[in-house]
Amino acid sequence: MESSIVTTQPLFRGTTDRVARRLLGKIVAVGSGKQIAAGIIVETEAYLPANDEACHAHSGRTPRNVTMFEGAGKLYVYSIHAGYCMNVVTEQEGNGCAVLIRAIEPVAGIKLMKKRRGKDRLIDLTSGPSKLCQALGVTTKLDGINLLETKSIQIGTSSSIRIRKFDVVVTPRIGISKATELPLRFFVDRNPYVSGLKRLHSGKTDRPLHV
DNA sequence: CTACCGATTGACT
DNA sequence: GTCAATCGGTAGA
Repeated sequence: MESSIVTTQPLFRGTTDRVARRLLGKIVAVGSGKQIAAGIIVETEAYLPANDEACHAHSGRTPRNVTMFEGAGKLYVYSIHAGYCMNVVTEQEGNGCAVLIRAIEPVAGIKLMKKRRGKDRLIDLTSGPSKLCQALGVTTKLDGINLLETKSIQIGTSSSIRIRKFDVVVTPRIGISKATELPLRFFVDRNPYVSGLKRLHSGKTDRPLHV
C-alpha cells in the first residue's frame, strides 16, 4: 500500500502560495520497506520570497537557511525548540521561499511512528510540524536533499492511496510574531490532524482523507 | 565567547 | 485557558 510515490517537477512549480495549496492531499513518505512511514499532507503554510518578515530568508542568507535559496524541489529542514520542521523549497534559485508542512494524516508505518513519538493515540503522532518530523524520522540530515532525485523521502501521489474529496480553508499563519495577518495557511477542512485552533473548521473535525 | 530567541510541544491551573 | 522546558541558530561584545 505504500508503494511507488510519483513525484513530478510541476508539483513544486509556481508561486509559493499556489504550491502550498497544491501540496494538500499529497503523500509524504520517508524510508522504505519495513521502515517506511507516510501520511497525507493536510496543513501547510507559505513563506514568501519578498515582503514577508516571518520568512527565514527575509534578512538574507545564513548558514541555516541556505537551502531556501536553492530552488523548487529541495527539502529545507531546520531545528526549532527541541525538534525539527520540514519545508519544500519553491520558486527559482535565489528567491528564498518555502512551504512548511504543518500536519499530515498517518497512512503507513503507524507502529513505527508511535514508537518514535512515544505516543499511542493516532492524533498525537503527526498533528504539528515538529511532531510529524519526529514521527517520520526527518532531521536536518535531510536538509538540502533534492526531492526529485532522492528516494529517502518522497512527496507526491500514489495510485494505491485513495484520497477523499476535500475543501480547503485559508487563514493567517500561526505561531509567528511578524507578518501575522497574511492569509498563507492552508488546511483540509474538518480534518482532525490539523494543528492549532479547531474552531476555524467549518464543522466537526472527523473527516479523514484516507478512504 | 555570552545572551537572546523562536515557523513548538506538553504539562499544568 | 496559561506557561516553561528545550537547544541550535543568530547577533553582538
